[in-house]
Amino acid sequence: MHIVLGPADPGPGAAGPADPGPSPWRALLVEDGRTVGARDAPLSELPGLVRSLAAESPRPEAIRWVWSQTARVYPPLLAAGFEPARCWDLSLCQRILSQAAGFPDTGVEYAPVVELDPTPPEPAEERVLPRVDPAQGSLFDSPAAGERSGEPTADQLAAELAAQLRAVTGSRYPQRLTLLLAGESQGGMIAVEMNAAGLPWRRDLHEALLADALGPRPADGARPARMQELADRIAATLQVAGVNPDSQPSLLKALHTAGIPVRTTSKWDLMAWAEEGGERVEERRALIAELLEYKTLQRLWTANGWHWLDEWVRAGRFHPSYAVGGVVTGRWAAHGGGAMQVPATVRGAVRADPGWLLTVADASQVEPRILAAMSGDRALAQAGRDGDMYLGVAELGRRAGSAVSERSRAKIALLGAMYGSTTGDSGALVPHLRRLFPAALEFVESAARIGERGGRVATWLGRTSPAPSADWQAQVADVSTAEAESRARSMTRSHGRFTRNFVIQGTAAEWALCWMGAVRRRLHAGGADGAGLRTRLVFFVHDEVVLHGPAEEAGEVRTLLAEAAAEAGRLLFGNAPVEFPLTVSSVESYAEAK
DNA sequence: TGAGATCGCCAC
DNA sequence: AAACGTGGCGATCTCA
Repeated sequence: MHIVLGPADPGPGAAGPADPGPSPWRALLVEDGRTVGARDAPLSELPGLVRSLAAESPRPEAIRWVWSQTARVYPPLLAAGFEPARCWDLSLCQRILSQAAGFPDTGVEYAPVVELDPTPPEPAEERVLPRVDPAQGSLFDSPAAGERSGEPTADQLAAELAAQLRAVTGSRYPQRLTLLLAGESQGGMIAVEMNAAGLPWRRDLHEALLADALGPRPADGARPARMQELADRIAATLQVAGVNPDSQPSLLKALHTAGIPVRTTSKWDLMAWAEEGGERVEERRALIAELLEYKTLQRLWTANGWHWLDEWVRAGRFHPSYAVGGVVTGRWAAHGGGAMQVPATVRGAVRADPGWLLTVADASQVEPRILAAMSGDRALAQAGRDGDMYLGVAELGRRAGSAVSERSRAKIALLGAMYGSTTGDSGALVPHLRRLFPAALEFVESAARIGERGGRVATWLGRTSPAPSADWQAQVADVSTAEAESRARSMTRSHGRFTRNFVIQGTAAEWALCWMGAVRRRLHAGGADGAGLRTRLVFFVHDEVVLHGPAEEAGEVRTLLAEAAAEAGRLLFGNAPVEFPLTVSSVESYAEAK
């Protein structure tokens, strides 16, 4: 059973002058593609309508709720305490199907009935609006939602759903595509739930950490004391007055004036110069240490300083806004506050509430495991059987007399194979890896060859890479000069590295989606009485999740995380001999995890 | 003054 | 000269 939620009538923008009355919404009950019922309610009473529909159903968990965009429709329902098992996000599914429809290999035939935008609301918009309060109305009442003209009606959305389901049925791998679209939709709900819950963040601890590193909070426009001291010392050492270490050109010029021949001002270049040897190594090291310390503090101050706290932490929670499938490969993006790059230095401010714990789970070496499963490389899968896959590869390499004989080498060799490196230590090890795992290497190299030709690839569940742009086509074809030819070659290879990585990174994202979905289901069904746990997912970064809940639930949570990881592996790859072990810990501070 | 490019750092 | 995938983001610089 599908229940489609949408406005009963076209939006005010389409109909003319805005109707001052409450806009009616409609729930369409759809069974086997046929509409079998409809219920209307004012927008403000939508949560009540949804709940009564669920209560009337003999199997509420079997209802798939259908809406245009989870990020806009779900928040008020969630705020009213409604957390459905399943949904279908028409805009997220449309994005995947539209991409696939241009790629004949997928067998997807699809044309949208209504164009839907999967872009989540701006985080700024969310901040301006008060958080959704179930008693006070919802995001629907916000100016942003109201201003959108021509909001598709429930009937149009039902027609769109039918078109999407037809596209899936006729596709080459309907089961996989269904899993992808259902998973993406469920990801949409999880993203909203994590945004609403937020990551527990202690302002006092963060401020203490800032004061410790930077000194007291400076007036606006002024550098923190510790940074100013360092800047003065650097200017004195270089004997270049007024050098601004925040300005790359200024710093580079000052370094050159002082006789330091670095090519860039990057950390790596500076460190290399300091360790070059020759005369006065100690002086070099001292200068570089000051520069690096300045850079570290500058980063902390600008990326996660007081301003960041003011902007992003409300009532003890950091509320990043996630864009499900916002990255071409299907990974999630996040907007606002740099959520996907919470640096190690500030993780100490992430603390569980009193009596609660953070359970942090990190999937180990997901991408090489995905590679093993997709390529069917039994040797590589075997290497991942006992926990640490890099160790397993190194052990296998040692027994075979290969150069890939220790963990660090196994790691850079595998990463190099998946990223397409050709130079350096990593590139040099790839041929050795090919001897150990020919099937896996053939798999990634075949994806690379397709990309180099300008072709497209697909993930395991059927997310497709975009066709290269017209500009790419033109530049790759331009061999009029030696320079153009070299640029063409570079672009060709670059696109090959992209498609090579796309299949793995994208399938890893699918695994993570299935993992989180399974975690969510198990949280809802957990507890001694099966009535569900209070623990919730609060944070996600590619292959790591953070949950927050009562300490007494932590043991069960750790178990269900591991079960969910195994379930995700089975969902994608059936009984293929590939495992997805986790590193899991329940801690009070995020800094203690791992 | 403001959009866009560039640099550099952070995360996976 | 370590550079090989996906990103976000802030400061600075460039140019209209």
